[in-house]
This record gives sequence, C-alpha cells and structure tokens, in this order.
Amino acid sequence: MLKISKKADYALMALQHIATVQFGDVTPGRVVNTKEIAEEYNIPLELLAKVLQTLAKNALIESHNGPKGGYVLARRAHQITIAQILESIEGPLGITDCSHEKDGEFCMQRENCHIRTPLLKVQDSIAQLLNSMTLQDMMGGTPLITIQSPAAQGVEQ
Amino acid sequence: MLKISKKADYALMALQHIATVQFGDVTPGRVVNTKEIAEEYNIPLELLAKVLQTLAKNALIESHNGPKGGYVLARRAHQITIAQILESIEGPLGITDCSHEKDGEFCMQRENCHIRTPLLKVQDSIAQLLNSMTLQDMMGGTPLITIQSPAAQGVEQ
DNA sequence: TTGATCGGAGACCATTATAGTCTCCGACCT
DNA sequence: AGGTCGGAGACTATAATGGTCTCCGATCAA
Repeated sequence: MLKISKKADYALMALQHIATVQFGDVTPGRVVNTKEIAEEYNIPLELLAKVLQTLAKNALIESHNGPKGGYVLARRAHQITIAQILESIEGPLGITDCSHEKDGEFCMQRENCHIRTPLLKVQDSIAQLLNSMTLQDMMGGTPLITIQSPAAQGVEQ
Repeated sequence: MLKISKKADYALMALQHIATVQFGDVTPGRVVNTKEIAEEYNIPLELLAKVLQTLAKNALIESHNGPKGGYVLARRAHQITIAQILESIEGPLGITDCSHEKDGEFCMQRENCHIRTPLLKVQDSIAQLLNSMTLQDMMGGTPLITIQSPAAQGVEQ
C-alpha cells in the first residue's frame, strides 16, 4: 500500500543522478542526457524521456536541445524537495479522494464521515516529511531524518 | 499521489463506527451489522461486506452469524492501529516495488540504485506514523499527533 | 548548410488494479 | 422451519499504470 509509481521512482533516480553529476567532484556542471540515465539504471528510454519532460515542465530541471544537449538541475539540490519531485509526476499529495474536493463537491460518505479530519492530519504529517527531505539528502550517504512523534512512545506493535 | 483505496477508506469508517457504538455511551457492547454501516455512510453493501470479512480474517473484528449477528471489535480501540487496518486491506506498506523483495529478487534498477535506502527511511517514517495512531484517535474530537522532524525547520516550501 | 543528435509532444496499447455486482452457501436465532 | 445474518467465489466495467511508436523542432558541428 501507499506505493509510489515507477515513473516517480524513475524521476527520483534521474534527479539523484543529475544532481550527483552536477555537484559532484568529477565533472561538475556537465549536462546529462536521457540516454545516459536510461542505460545507467536500466530504465526504458522513452518512458524516462517523458518523465524528464514533465520534470522540466515543472521547472525542477532545465532542458537543453540539440547535440550535447540534456538536462541540468534548475536549482541547487537542497532546494528541491522529495515532495516537489513526487508531486510533479503524480500530482498533489492526497491520502483520500476528498483531499482536494472543490467547493460543492462531496463524496457519497461526506455527510456522516468521521475519518476525514484525522486522515487529513495523517496527510499533513506525510507532507511535512516529504517536504523536509531534499535531493541533497539522497546524495552520498548522509544520515536521514527520523520522525519523532509524541504519540509514538508506548505504542506496542 | 499516495492515495489509499476506497476499500481501505470504508474499513476505517466501518471500524470507527463499530468502535463508537461499542465503546460509546449509548448502546455499549452492541453488535453492528453490515447493512447498518452501509446505510449510514452510503457504502455499497456488498463491497463493504467483503471489506468487513477481510477485517475479520485479519482478526481486527469478530463476526457473529445468524439473526442479530454482526461484528464486534476484537480488541480495544487503542490497541488497533491505523497501520494494521490499512495493511489488512491493502497489504503491507511499501513505498517502492523493492520494499518487499525476497532474496534473489531484484528490480532492473537495483544494481545502480541510489534511492532505495533513503526511500526505505521515508517508508519507515510513514510506518511509524501509522503505527502511532489508533482507532481511538479517530473517535471523538481528540487532537491528533503532529510530526516533529529535525530537518523540518528552515525548509522553505 | 546539412545532417546527426538531442528534447517535445502526442497517439497508442497491453496489463493490472480498482470498484462494484451477482449468486449461492452455511450458520444461527426464534 | 424460515428469515436474518456472515462467508466465499465468480464475474464485470472502468481507470490507472507502464510502456511503445512516430513525428516534429531545436541546435550544434563538420
């Protein structure tokens, strides 16, 4: 459950790769093309192409046409959050169908629904988590954040 | 993205309802049948039936056959976590395909994959969150937990 | 200036997951 | 014994997913 799509997976791999190339020690600032990433990670070329195009449209990367073209990060790695990446590909975070109900839209359960509010809290927590992690956290072996939840203590599993 | 299924939604509503009836002030200990829940929340009866059967199989509720039959919580509300409910319906939490890879199974990207470890951390955090919330937290208007993540401060959105 | 190399964009397709329905069975209480 | 309940399975329609194919336009370098 709560699985992210392959496309989102590919997006993360690609951005991690671009970030590493761009801000690494070997060839800093180099432009990375789709084929290079596809081959490195065994991702279907054309599918990855669409993913990268989407990321470019969402201004996470910049595209350069023509020979020697490819992609470069649009911002520094620590300014690109995991949430932004995932949302670029999969759309806004929404635990439930009613997370983004417009005015006048109501799900069939709404009138008696008692779980909407708590679920939105859960969603907010996940959003916080995904917004607190950046591309930079996925580079190198830097230790990652762990969640401290007040209610977490004393809950046996 | 990261949406839970309708079935899982229905499971949460149903359990919240059963818990409220069972531990509420009005008719404590009463057995609740499928039809009652389906009508209260506008859930398709037969679909809800399957959901409740699954929950029973996973020992979250106990079923009683025959007239005057129905369901009762198998444990007290604070001993049933949101994680347990969701996993009963949707299977184990898994952000990525490779979350539950058995020995010898490898996704095509595995050999060069640099995002697996960080993603598993994210998954752990979400697991913690869902395990720290119980059915009881969904009853009444009790304020719910909020996540405190060390990296959360100073991250602009 | 022309051609190979890149991204941009769209239609298209197969497979799977989801949401929901229908039918029949067996347990049980009265 | 009959009506009320859950148990279980097959079945279907629709949508999302993952992936492919084709054509276009930009661009650099020979």
